[in-house]
Amino acid sequence: MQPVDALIAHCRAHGMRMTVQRRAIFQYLWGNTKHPTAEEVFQAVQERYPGVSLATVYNTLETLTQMGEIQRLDLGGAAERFDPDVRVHHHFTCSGCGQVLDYFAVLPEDVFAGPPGARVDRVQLHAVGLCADCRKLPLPGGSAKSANPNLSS
Amino acid sequence: MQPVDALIAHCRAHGMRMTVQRRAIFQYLWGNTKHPTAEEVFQAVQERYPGVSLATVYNTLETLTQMGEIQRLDLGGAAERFDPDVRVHHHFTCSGCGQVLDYFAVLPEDVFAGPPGARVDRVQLHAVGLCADCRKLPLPGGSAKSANPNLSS
DNA sequence: GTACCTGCAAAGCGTTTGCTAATTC
DNA sequence: GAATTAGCAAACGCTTTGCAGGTAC
Repeated sequence: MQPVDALIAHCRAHGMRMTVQRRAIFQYLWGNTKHPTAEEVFQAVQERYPGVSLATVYNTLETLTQMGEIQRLDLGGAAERFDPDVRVHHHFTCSGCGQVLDYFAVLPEDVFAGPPGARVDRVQLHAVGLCADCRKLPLPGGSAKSANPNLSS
Repeated sequence: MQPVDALIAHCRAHGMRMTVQRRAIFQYLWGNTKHPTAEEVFQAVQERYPGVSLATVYNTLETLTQMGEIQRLDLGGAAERFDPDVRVHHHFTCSGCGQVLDYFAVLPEDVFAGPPGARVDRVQLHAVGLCADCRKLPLPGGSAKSANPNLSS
């Protein structure tokens, strides 16, 4: 996502109207590395503009996604998350604290080949585990082998 | 997922009751490579057992997931999908026809390292594009450069 | 002034849950 | 016979939509 001022200019140039709500959403997202959900964006913006509605947040996030300024992440869990970093990178969800971290790794060619005969347009890699902080804590799972506590056998 | 008979024996050995509904769900899932949603499982089972309820399907799928017999896939889109193949493999969603295909590729070590200091338990790789069949069709997107129409400028 | 946008509320969808009755062991 | 499980229906969370009024240009 480009800096707020540049983004505003870009929006205007494309005929979009710049409302205070949109400006606030842009400012919240700019440089944000927390991969917020729509709900989190809503709450943050609401602190400054109590009148803002969730529908407006969704509308703006959708518009930004279509403009290619942010990307939508489907990392499991109920809600979608939004990332102002549109570079190709991967995501890690900590099963302890729930935070989502970025990370970078180069994928081999055959990943981009996909199934025989197919054409791959987009690849999303999602890892789940425990972040550095949560590993230090003596919490359940902190030293367990796996984050999947569900194996009954 | 193990063969139906073995799975039934395994369930019984763990004190689970084998109802006709569960048996039908097991049979539908065994060898199924279509990555069905809960709704699709429900409809398939309903053809033979009209009395079955969606809640039962969800319950059984949840139980199988906890047993490690199937895996839950979150591939975007509204509904979760379920895969009786629990080996580590990747998934490809065709943006033309919507089908989900399996594919295999070896990932480099650093993918499993995750962010600095973290411990990775699970990695899911999801590709989106056009499958071999859809590439042959003269449909919109069939010859386009990318399925990501979101880059405006 | 005009068209787009906001805010509100309700509907939509997939999923989960609570309770009673049926079924498995 | 005892206890788990199915069925039904309603509730839930996230997202989308319809409409009337407001606001940027």
